[in-house]
Amino acid sequence: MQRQTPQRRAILSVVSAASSPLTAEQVYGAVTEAFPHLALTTVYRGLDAYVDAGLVRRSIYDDGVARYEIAAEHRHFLTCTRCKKSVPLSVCPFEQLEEQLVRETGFQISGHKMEFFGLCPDCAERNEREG
Amino acid sequence: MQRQTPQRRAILSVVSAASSPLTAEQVYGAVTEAFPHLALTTVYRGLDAYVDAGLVRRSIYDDGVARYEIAAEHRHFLTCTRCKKSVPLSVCPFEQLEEQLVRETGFQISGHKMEFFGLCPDCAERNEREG
DNA sequence: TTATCTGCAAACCGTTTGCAAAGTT
DNA sequence: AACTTTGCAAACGGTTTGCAGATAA
Repeated sequence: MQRQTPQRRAILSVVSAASSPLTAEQVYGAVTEAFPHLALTTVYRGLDAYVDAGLVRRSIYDDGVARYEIAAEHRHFLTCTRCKKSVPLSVCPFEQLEEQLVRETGFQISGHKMEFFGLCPDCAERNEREG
Repeated sequence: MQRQTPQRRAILSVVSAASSPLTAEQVYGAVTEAFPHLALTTVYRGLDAYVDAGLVRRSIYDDGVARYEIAAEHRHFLTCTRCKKSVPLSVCPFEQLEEQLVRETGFQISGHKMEFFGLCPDCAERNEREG
């Protein structure tokens, strides 16, 4: 069973408080404000523990770096290819599609991941100005 | 401008012939049958060149490893979490959703990526047998 | 002939692992 | 007391880079 430690509590609270998925490095940056001696390794292990427990979801972005978010909130994001900011979407229109895929393919589907890429309004404007 | 070499031609033909996205390692394995002295580095650089040229699409899977596929074929996949095999889906139901997101968020959307995860029928059966 | 491509080796960087000490139950 | 977590340092593995020589245009 997983053990409660101040570090892990801090890790989880940082991830819960975030408004978008965080990298391990970002979690580390936030948690070290309260725990200056914390090791990055500990962040990885704490996050892994929460992922195993089903509390946190981990997904790999196109830059090859993992992002962590609270698993309870099932969300999709719109990511700006220029400034990397992402906007959470309010809906998940795929439960219905999943059911259809189960019927058609026989897979036991356990999850999905979807991301849209493009320029956010700010960067689109900047692109026009700067070429 | 990009230069034509026998190695690059072979890299592209391996990627085009594949029925699902390949890792750089897999491309390397296939191309070295014709070019035994080929370096893995060359495969990476050739693939990058084709990605820059827009001929090949690169995406990072949840195992952190990049997969390469011909960009022209816009496809989505259903990936087994146990044996890693993936089944291409015949449709892309998201063009409509993209239009809606453009209206709602003002993003200039340039693409998307979607993957479903689960157990394929074979692995689901194996899981039941082996526990 | 000039810029690009290749191969080798080494660097890179996010992530993982081994181990002894510290902390949790 | 038994077992998990922590911190450090070192390993790992896919990918990238520097450089000298080979090759395409």
